Amino acid sequence: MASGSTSADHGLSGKTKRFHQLSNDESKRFKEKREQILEGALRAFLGQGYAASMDTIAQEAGVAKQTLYSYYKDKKSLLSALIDRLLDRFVTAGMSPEILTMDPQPFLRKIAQITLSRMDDWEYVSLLRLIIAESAKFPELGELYVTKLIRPGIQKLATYISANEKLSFADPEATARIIHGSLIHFIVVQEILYGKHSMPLARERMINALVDMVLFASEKGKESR
Amino acid sequence: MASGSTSADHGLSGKTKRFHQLSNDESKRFKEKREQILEGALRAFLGQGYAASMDTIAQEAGVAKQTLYSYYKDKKSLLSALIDRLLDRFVTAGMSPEILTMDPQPFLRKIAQITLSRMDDWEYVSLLRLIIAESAKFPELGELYVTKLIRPGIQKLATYISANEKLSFADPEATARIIHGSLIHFIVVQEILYGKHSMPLARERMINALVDMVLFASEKGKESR
DNA sequence: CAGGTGTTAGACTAATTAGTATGATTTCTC
DNA sequence: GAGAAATCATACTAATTAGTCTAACACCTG
Repeated sequence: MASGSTSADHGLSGKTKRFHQLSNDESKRFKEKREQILEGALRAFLGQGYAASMDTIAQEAGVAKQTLYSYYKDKKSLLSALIDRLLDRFVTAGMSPEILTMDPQPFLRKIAQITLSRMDDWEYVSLLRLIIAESAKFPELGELYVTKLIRPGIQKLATYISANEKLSFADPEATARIIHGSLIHFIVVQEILYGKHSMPLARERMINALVDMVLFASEKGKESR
Repeated sequence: MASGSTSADHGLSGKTKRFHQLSNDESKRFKEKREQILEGALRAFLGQGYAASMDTIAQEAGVAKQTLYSYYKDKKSLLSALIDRLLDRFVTAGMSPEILTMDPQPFLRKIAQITLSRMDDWEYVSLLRLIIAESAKFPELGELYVTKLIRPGIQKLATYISANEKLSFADPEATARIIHGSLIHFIVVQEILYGKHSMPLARERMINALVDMVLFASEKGKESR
């Protein structure tokens, strides 16, 4: 397979309507149009959810509606493809290897800062909302998000915690979940549920409280074996 | 105002179509029908989201569609009323006063257990999803959830933390948010995003890790003044 | 039981929308 | 520049849906 996507074919998999292409599967023109479509789908879906109409998407992409259907078999396939692509984008923007060599204090700070910085990213916030919203109708979306973003993130964090001899926790995985969950939930409440208006709280306070809590707990955990 | 709802009138507020009612505003018959409607709306909205059709809701409630519109001015008002009612239900099921007198260790355990027990409550999980899903279209829903459920919960937790001399945290409010957020996010990932399949984790491990973390951190915090 | 109110079933409107069909136009390839 | 493929604009379909209307029916009160 060409791009980063691990699995899942969206739409016209087997019997493509496009036949006369060069031996290398993806002509430049093809890739550009597909990009254009996904860009339009991004604006439409992230802005209006799955309720965005195919006409809107086509207009947003600057493309005829018919073209959408020659690239993706139906609306659902288009959504899947978009989410797949967006998740890939956020995966690669995840923990870089050099962070993993840091000491716990700066490491935790950095992780928390990076995570909360996504509050400013309209695409991330909208994607999160979209996935939660549509996971009832399309459970695959939830699964995709969990296996592509959350699980690897928790995994890396848990590995760091158990590998770093300066930290001591009885259950690194659960600890990783607490750290990660408290941050993501903060984003959900502040940005998606508009908590920033009715219960504002500075990011820095969350970061400080979390870092302190983890470090203090670890030190005490060390003492009590 | 009659029932528990704090504010917000849903639908037919000013010029009601119903005039000839007894001097006490709500006849028994009226209340029963309204209850019946909300019960149907509950099943429909929580099952299918806002996409549930008014015909479905009427059928689910065992009531003529016209009746819906004589109790609520439109679909949105019905949804608001339902969510209002559901939130009230969960508010009263919140922290009881006697818990607040417990020692930190059992207190934290209890809080965590109660919070996570909502994973088994289909209504709670569906409500959470619905609110997050529709908060883009109807920001009031998000605000309602935040101000009715989250803010008071955080408030009580933070008050306990700062009032209990056995606990020591520099920022009780942020600490309360970490505790609460990590638990709710666990519910979101496991239940709404189907993480229970692809990254299962026993509730007990979350509870233990969280309680340990908080207690250890507090002790260390006490030492370092 | 008479009069009035609430409720019902069903038809109806007006709008929206996923997906298809078609024929003209553009763009690429040779 | 000819031929072929991709893309376009547009119209069409079949289905769904919020909200309204009407006329029959049920139920309570006096």
